[in-house]
Amino acid sequence: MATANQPTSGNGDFEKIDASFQITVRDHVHRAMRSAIISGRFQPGQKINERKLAEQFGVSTTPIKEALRQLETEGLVEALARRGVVIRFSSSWAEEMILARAALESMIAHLAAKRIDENGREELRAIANRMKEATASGDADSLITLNETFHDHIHRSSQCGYLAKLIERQQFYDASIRRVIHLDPTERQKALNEHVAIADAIAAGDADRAERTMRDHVVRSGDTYLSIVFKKQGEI
Amino acid sequence: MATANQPTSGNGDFEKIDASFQITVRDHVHRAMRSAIISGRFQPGQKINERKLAEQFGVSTTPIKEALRQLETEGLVEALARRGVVIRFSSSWAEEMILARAALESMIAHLAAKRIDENGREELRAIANRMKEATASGDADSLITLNETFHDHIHRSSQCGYLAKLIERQQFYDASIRRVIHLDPTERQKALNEHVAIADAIAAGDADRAERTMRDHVVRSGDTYLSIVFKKQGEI
DNA sequence: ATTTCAAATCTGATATATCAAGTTTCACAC
DNA sequence: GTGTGAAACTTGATATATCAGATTTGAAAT
Repeated sequence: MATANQPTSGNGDFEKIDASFQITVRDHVHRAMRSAIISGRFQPGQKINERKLAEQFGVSTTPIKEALRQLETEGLVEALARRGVVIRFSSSWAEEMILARAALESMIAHLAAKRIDENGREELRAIANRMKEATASGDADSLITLNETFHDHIHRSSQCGYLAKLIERQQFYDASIRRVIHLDPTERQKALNEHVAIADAIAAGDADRAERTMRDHVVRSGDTYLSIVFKKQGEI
Repeated sequence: MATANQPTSGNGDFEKIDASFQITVRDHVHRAMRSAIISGRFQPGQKINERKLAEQFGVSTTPIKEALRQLETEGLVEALARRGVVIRFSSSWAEEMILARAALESMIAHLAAKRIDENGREELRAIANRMKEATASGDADSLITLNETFHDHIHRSSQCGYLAKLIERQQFYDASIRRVIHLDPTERQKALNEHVAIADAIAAGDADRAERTMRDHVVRSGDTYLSIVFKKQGEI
């Protein structure tokens, strides 16, 4: 093992530097393309030309191909053998991504309610309290951060690494739109009520209620997002 | 558009040849690796060497890299920037894949119950009846096929393309083990009862019951599978 | 024996070249 | 005008080459 992070004279409790800090070209391309697709900058069915894309990014086709494989596995593009890739994203796809997230987040909330320990409960309540304050003061930026913290904490409490990863791939919120939503006091209050209900259920160890409240929250907030981005309501 | 599939003298209702018939090297590698990982032929944490793998498959590293990107997005391996990929699969990962499938299949069953039409209902009942016969006669091969037909039909009835794709990636059944399970009369009967309950709920348009029965079915049959492969019970 | 550190080596990341399947173009026949 | 088909072109699939970060090695210093 590497010794650089555990010098003989140190106490050794440093965390290893996360290799994911180093951004590769393929990851940059992947993120850029994902963001572009999800925010509707490509038409459904539109063909993607590897060489042109490589030229636009100013790189070779190798990292492009890799990024496209990732997008393909995510379900955002479809690869036709020897005919290239086409965009597969529309409002209906987005609706289904929300449903997928609802299904997975509610499953993870269920498990979190069963597995959370006392420290986790305290931390969860603390996060909820900070959310109350930020909601009252209308601090949209804090709310966006706290929202991530909240869900991350639940993911960790569930002890589900795979499910948490899977959920990440159902995420397609755009920061700017998120801020727009959080700037609306009514929306802000709705989200807070839901978050508090979820936190209560998990802290109380009520797995079924945690599941239900989480699902409702994800679907409702997802629909709000959709109605802004696609000017239409999703439905379950 | 291509005219080859729509000759002027024909009626035009031929389906286009699916481009996925043409197997590429990267897909072959992807499937082979996925199968190998899922059936435990790699140790968790084991490092994968691209060049060696390419040599084993007798191909260049390009399709290998692409296949690894797909596995990475599926969550079966982890890529550390500039340090290569390591296997991320263990019994706990398998348990979570079952939970993911349960969450997604139950969501899709919920929607199928709401969206299925009369033709779909009839077809669903017909499949269930064929399952009854195959169960009675102990025809394991037919049951394996019918099982796929059953779930596929529900996927189609839900009209959810994205969710159906996502579910595919949570599948890790091995045909041989599947047969072992279906050869046990008790298991066979349990599965039949569950399938019938699911079909009834969907045909009756009872979305909540469809969701519940589907979830129970996926979790229970998944646990049966796990107990055989990993010699241990999963839990929810 | 242990530490240090630079050279050698390994290996993933990226670039470039080649190959072959798919598409388009257009002259030609009917 | 319509259909045919071969050549030209396009482009994804694969192979190979190059680059650079990470790891290993081993000799020198302590």
